[in-house]
Amino acid sequence: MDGPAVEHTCSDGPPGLHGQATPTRKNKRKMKEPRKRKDSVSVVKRPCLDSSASDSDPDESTTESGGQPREFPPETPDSTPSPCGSGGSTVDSRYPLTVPNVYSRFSSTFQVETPDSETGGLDQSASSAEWTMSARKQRKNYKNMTRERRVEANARERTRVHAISAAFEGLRRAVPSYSYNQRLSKLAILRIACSYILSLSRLAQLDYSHDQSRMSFAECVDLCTDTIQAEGRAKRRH
DNA sequence: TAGGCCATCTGGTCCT
DNA sequence: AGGACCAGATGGCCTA
Repeated sequence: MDGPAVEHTCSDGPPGLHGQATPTRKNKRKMKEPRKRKDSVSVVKRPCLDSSASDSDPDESTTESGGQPREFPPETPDSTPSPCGSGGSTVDSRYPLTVPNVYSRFSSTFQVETPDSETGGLDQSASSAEWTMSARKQRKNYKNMTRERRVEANARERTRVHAISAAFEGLRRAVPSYSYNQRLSKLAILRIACSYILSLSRLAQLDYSHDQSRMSFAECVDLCTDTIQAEGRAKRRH
C-alpha cells in the first residue's frame, strides 16, 4: 500500500485487486435461477473436480440453515488450521467466506460431471459461457499435474486463502470501526488500518511515515475518522 | 440490474 | 519434485 493517503474514492473498484484492470465484463449474473438467500445455504460441498469428493448429492449438502457461522467442509480432515491471531478464528458470520454453490450449477445445468470423459459431453447444446466454463473445468489434463495433485493443490490454496481471510478478520477487529458488526471489505480494512497506524504513530511521536509526515495527530485522527466514515458508508449493511 | 466484493479453480513461477 | 505464492478468470451473493 502506498502510503496512508486514504483516498475516499471507494467507488472505483480496486483496480488491481485481481491484478489488472478488470475488463468490462458482461452481466455477471445470469439470473437463470432465483437467487438463494444466504441463510438458506451454508455448508456446500464444492464441485471439487474429483468424483471421490463429490460422492454425495449436492442438494443434500445444503444444510444448517440459520445465521450460524458456517464452517468449511472438511476438505481434508486435518485442514482448517485457522492461523493468524483472532483466537481460533472461527470465521465471523459477517465475513461469510462463502462457499458458493457452484456445485448446484454443475449438477443442474450439466449434471454429467463425468471425470473420465476427456471432452465429456462437450457437445451438449448449452453453448453458453457457462458451458465453456464447465468444459474447461472438466478437462482432465492439468498440464503436468495429475488430477489428484491438482485437487490437493486446490485444497491447499483454499486453506491459504482462508488464512488470509482470517488474518483480515483479525485486522478488522484490531482497527476502530463504528460497531463490531460493521461490514468492511478487505480494501476498507487496509485503508482504515493505514490511517489508524498513522494516527498511533503520531500519538507515539514516531515518524516512520514518510509521505504524511506533516500531518498533526489531530489531522491523523480526522483522517482515520473520515476513512471509517467513508468505508462505513460504502459498506453499510441493511 | 449493474457493480462491488468475494471464494474458488487454475496455471505459472519461485523457493526449499 | 513438491509446496507456497501469485494473478487471471469466473460465477455467486449482496446492495444501491
